[in-house]
Amino acid sequence: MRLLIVEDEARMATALQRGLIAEGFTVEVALNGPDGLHLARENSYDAIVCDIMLPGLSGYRIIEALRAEQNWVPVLVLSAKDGEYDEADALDLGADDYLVKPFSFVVLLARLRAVLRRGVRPRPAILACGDLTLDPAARAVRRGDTEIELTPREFSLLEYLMRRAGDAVSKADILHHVWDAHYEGDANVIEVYVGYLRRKIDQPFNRHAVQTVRGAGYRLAVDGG
Amino acid sequence: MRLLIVEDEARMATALQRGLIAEGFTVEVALNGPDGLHLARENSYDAIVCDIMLPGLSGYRIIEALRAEQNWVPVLVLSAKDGEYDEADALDLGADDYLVKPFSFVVLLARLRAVLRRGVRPRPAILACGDLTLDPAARAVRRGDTEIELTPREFSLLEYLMRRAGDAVSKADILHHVWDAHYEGDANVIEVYVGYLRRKIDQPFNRHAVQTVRGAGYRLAVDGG
DNA sequence: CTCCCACCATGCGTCTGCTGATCGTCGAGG
DNA sequence: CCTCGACGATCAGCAGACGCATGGTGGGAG
Repeated sequence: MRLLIVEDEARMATALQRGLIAEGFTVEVALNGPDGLHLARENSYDAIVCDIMLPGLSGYRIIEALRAEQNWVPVLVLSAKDGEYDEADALDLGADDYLVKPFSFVVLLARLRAVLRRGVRPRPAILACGDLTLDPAARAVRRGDTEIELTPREFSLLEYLMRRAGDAVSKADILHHVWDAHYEGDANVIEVYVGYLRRKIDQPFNRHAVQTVRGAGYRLAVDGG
Repeated sequence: MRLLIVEDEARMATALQRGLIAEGFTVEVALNGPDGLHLARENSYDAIVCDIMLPGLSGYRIIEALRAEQNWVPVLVLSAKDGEYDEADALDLGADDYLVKPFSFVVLLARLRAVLRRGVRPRPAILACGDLTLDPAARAVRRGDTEIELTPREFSLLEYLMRRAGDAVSKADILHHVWDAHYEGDANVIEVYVGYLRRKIDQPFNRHAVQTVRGAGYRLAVDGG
């Protein structure tokens, strides 16, 4: 589990880092607000432990900025203030939990675990055409209940066709999206891969799920064949 | 928003009830543990505010019982104790937040709102995939009833995979979350550690719990293999 | 010192992606 | 209806990528 600590007091930051590493976390530290926001933006942390009083950019602003960008990484706020309204503010801003300094490390750990447990993973929709389904997150394809193994290329071809199910998709489009934008090779690869796909996803005695549109490209049947 | 307050001190219970009703909540009160558990089982609340020291049945037991029944209603725990381990215990048991008496009503409100905003989601304190379980707090892994010893690295790899069970996880992701963010070494370490894990957590005659998704990474079987 | 853990390097077997050639099929025009 | 050309399908084969096992190295804890 990868954490970011944003804390300007170097001693506190180091102590936290050591303790959390000892607990098996992967830990990075930012010593001021702007660095913290930058790191949080550039990387994907499982949670952020963030001081409120920071040089350059307060913890509040960091949370605000992240939430404005639809970044819902769990944030656990630390503060030396003891005014109760600060806490209310932090939670209403979208912090996930709040600790007042001085706090005990054990409590920090427990709260961190609680926050991690909640997780943040908006699951992308599962694509479906008839009984043919594709789950991009799990990288899994099924016909009904039986799992179908696809190679990476086959998978991304099918994903592209399923996202445009019912539309005729030109080979040029396919080449651009499934292969590289400036792919220089033979367009015959597409035919080859459509062939592979059909062998794996078609059911016997049914028409092809991937239909040929002569002269135009291919189209995935909305009902999945 | 419908709340349940479980609190044996009548004055405190009444004060809370009044305050929360004034804030627009629908509030019910139980004055002891068994009543509280009963009400929580029979009704569907948006959140429960629960004292720890209760006649008949402690707050811990109530949470434990609810969680065991897969009831993930958010629970906010109140306690007069100030021992830090109590708090850690409560959170690890599956409470969603914790306040030490005496607390301010404003803070209670803010935390309640935070808890409500998160909504109800399954968030067991112990990760489980089939009969494979991992307890982050205890750092313990079991297959059924038999404990499995893992080294720290193995443990955090398995933890990360279990938190994303069912999803294909790329090696880059794994490297970033389980190893250091700017780890410069060979991705081969992952393969090595997946190998170690498999040797320890797989049961004979079953398929791998950690499945290889060629070209994409690894995926932990939701049923634990 | 010894043990254990994290990591590295190597080698091997398998799978993927792609090519080039051949074979099949569709459909327009005679 | 038949012919022919263009388009699409299929196949074998190969180079390289990928995943995995294994043994070895180094460093830290006991």
